Amino acid sequence: MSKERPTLHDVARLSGVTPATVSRVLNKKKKFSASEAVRGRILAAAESLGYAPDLAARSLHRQSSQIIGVFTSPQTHVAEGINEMLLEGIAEVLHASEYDVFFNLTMARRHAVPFWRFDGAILLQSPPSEMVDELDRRRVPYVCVNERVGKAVAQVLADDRMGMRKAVEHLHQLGHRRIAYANARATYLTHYSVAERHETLLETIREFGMELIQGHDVPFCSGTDFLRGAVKMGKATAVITYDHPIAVTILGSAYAMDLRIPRDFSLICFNDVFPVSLLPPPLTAIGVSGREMGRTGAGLLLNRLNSPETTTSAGEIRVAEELVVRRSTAPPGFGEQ
Amino acid sequence: MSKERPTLHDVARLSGVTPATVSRVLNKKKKFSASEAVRGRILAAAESLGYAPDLAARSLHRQSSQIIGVFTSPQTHVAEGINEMLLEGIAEVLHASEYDVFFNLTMARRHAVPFWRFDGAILLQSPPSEMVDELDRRRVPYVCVNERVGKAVAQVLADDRMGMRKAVEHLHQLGHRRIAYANARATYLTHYSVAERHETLLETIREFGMELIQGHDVPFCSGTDFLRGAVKMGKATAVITYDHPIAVTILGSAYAMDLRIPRDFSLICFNDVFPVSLLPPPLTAIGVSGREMGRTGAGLLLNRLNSPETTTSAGEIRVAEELVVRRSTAPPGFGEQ
DNA sequence: GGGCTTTAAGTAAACGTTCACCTAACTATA
DNA sequence: TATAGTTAGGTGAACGTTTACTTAAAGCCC
Repeated sequence: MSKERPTLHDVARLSGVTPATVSRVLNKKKKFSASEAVRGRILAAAESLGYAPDLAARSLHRQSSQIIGVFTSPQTHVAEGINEMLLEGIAEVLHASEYDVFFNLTMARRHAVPFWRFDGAILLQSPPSEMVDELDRRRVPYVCVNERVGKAVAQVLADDRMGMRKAVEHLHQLGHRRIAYANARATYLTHYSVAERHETLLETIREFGMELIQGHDVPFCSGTDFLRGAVKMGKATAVITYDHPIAVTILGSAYAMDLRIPRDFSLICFNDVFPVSLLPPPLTAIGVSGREMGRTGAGLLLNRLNSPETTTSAGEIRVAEELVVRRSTAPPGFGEQ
Repeated sequence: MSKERPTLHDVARLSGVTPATVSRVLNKKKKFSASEAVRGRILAAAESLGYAPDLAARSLHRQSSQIIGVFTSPQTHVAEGINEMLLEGIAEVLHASEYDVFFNLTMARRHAVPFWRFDGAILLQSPPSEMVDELDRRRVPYVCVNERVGKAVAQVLADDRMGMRKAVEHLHQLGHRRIAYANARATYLTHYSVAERHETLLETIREFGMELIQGHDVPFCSGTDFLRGAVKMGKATAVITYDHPIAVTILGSAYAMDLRIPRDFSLICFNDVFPVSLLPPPLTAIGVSGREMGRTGAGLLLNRLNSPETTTSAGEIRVAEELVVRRSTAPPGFGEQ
């Protein structure tokens, strides 16, 4: 009973064959046939020794680690937005193809870019730029999911134009004409969704002949200040927020200021994630299937890995955003006595 | 300009020395001295080729992967509770010691336990039991953080007894005498915190001579039902919830039933995480530093890795839970006209 | 200038797995 | 029964890095 990990050699010795044979039997090689007796001995020996292949040795020989790296910003919390669902979709597809998924927690690492040899990578929101450069330099194929950086094999993005259009359309149908927008916080401004949502907002408002209250183009800061300017003074009857944390903040401020939703204003937020469906009132939200985005991205990466000679980019894939109507939106003045 | 990754041999050829010398220079071996000229040539060659070591080869030779696996339940969302903060603390400490952290997304994988050779592991909430068995079988040292399973080198747990005591004490000081408890949902019942919180609740209530409303011992299900039984019929003046999603649900139900917090009842929840501080009203909560729990666990694992001969368990470490008072708790009847 | 230490770098084996290539014994066919 | 084909499994090199051991030259002391 040694303390060392058993190797192929140990299994081979115990079953009276060579390591090569053991390897072939254990890997179920198609081109290889072994007698039932030998196969049985090998399997029994492997089982009794508790043999498991050394993946470092396997990677070295195969020149491929079967690991996909997933990178995101040191500041981005997994919990925020749809990152978690993205991860689930990604893992689901990659695991099915025998890849391991290495979700990289690089935060504290200063200069040393972790240089594990990934067969490929998936970039989520705001990956460190040194990481992107490194992937380019090593020619590791990668796709971006919910992000747009570097020379990705493909990018999978949420269709924010569709989402914003649905939000404005919904408010217009309810009869709203004066709308306020709580833009992203200052720390988010580089993400593609910030510009796309804002641009589409401006377009759609114009198209429907609605009015946009001042303050839509500055980063969100304080819920109280926002509501004072937008609802109390600006007379907005509806508010769209860039994301769900902002919506929660505004909801809290609204109660503190004795504003009721949807009586005093309707509220729509982007991101249909915890806790928007549980809040008082449950919020109408623009959501996207993070799982599908993740699956799509992972699938595109697999395609490239399976045919490395390809050099064309699969380009930009958009995943539809849906409007989920809940109780935070209603016609202006709804429920007033 | 070949497409292949450069190896030590390439760097050696370009700088006119042997691979061994390159390895020693690049790894800054203390015992080894190279002339400035050679050192310079090697560094320049490595830089110009974009050399990076093959970690599979390195792992193979060193018999150590410098990878720590982190495992949790396929069902547990990273976003839930303090898992994310745990990860941050874990990564912070392990990265500082040159370990990579492999957060394992094992969900979809049916039978095949991913058998990467980890130097060690950290188990978060409800890791798959096959994984725990496998770690035991391979004698990979691991610690549990916010969980208690297997034969861990150590366990780092939140001091839930302290937390519950603080919650009840706080309510008692405010003058509450009739308290209701929204227990965990049915899917959580195996976690150590469920029993500890409930037991301590019973103890403390008795100790302070308070009354506990019926329903504290069944899994939480519906916010409306709970409030009807506990507050409307049971006349509880304060509610403690097992976790923050339950608190959010109850908050939503309360508004729907026209109950106001803290006027009609006070509310305390466990887990001081998003969005409890932003809700209307911000919730009084029992929190624990996930970061510290993570750091502690990672530190204990490192100790073991650095002195593998140790066989004693570091046992159970408890991290203090703190009460954060916000506006959801007040004396009974507070603000009534 | 002979013996000693230090410096600077080369040599070769080892880590565990896989696979192209080989061999020896059987089997089937003409 | 000679030939070809198949079956069962062995041989040895290779993947890229590290390191114990060795070597050759230079420096030092008397």
